[in-house]
Amino acid sequence: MSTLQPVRGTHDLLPDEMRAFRHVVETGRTTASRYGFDEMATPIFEFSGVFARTLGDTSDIVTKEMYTFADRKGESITLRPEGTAGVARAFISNGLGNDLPFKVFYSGPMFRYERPQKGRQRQFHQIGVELIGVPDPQADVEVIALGRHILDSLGLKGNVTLEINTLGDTESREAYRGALVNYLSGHIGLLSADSRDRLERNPLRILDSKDEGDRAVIANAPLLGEYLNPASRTFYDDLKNGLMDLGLDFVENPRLVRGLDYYGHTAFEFTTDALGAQGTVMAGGRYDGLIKTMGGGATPGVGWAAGVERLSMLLAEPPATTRPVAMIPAGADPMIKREAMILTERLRRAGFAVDLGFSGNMGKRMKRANKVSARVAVIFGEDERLARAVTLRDLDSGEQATVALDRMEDTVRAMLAGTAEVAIGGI
RNA sequence: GCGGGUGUAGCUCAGUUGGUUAGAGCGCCAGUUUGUGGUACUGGAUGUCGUCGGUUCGAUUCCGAUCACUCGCCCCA
Repeated sequence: MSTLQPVRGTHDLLPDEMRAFRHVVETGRTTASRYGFDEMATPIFEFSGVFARTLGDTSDIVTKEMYTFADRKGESITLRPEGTAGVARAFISNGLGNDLPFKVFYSGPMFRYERPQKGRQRQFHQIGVELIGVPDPQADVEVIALGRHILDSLGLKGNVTLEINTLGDTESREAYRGALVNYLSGHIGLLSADSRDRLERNPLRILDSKDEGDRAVIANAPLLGEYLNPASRTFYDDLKNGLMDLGLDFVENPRLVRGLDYYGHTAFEFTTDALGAQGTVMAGGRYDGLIKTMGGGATPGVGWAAGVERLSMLLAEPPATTRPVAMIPAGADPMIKREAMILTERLRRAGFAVDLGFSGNMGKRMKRANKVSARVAVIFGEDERLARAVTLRDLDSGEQATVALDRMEDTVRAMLAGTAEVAIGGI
């Protein structure tokens, strides 16, 4: 183990891992575009206020997890801990409120100063979508359907369950918060230290506690559902009906809450039991108050974010590498080496991925061709050079034939398509 | 931030009840095969035994600290 370590909670994405990672992001991007979401990107750092104000003063993200520093001018800068605040800021900065709905997909690194665990790094990556400007729960349904579609396309191993809940509108939530605090205060002696602390900061979070004593108290706590006003109830019913219309299975989880203050109404998570404690793979909700809080016009929004590392770990099988064509120069004549390079470039210009080993005799080069899982070998030695031809070998079947140089590209193409008659009569 | 576990070759791991040359499998390199790969056989290279310090005649082994990873909590994607 080297002493040259990367910073805690960061790690390198080596090619194998990167391939899985990119597959997740590309699946997200192409699926999102089918739902009318265009890609955008915001800076990976913002003025600290963008996050501090919008995420809520009490969230852990703000209080202890942000990578915040002063730049050379003394401005407080923060590496983004999540994507929604930046998109909302961009929405306001660029005056996009006149062309609604605004539907975007994004991907990129996020940063949180947390204790690393599997599926939880300090620099991690998310894909996410935001649908801004639609107050109707149809928007929530579309966003959730897109999420499920991506997860399905990824063919994840293990079950990924959709859990939903409603946080109600502000009025309902405030009424409930009062009732909940009132109830919990009556049992404060039974609550864990963590939860006693949360009673002040974020009482809804106590519903989510894993502490056994807490759970006993929570079992008899009032439910948010009992405090929903008619508008909030209708919203939630419309959401559930919309999901059912599309055949999207879900489980209602009345204890599902959000860590970030700007959420209201819909909250949802896609979870798996295959990742231990880090089982949430995609999560989101509705944030009708966010943009106004940030200084824009009152504009509703709904969206989700998903952890790319977590999704890559769930991929049933890693995406295949492209099988290249292997160029095999054979023989000592320097002209062979030079012409092989020219032929390699010709094939690449014709659209093929070509592997050209830089050294070794023919046997060694063939081994290499096998190692890079080449499908076709293009053998070019003294005989071929004099005959102005190449020998094309199908590395799966072992059949090979020699064809004139001007037929090289077409024949390779036919072989890769599986339509080649390899007995392509001599030269 | 709190509590537990782990750290030996590129990878997965064995081992040393404190003693001089630290092992296996896989992978890698070479050869059997100077124009033909995958299989097989033969040979080879690679370790500051995570780091720093302490105890000791002697530490990879014991102790402490530290760093990283890991499991749970917190929180969250």
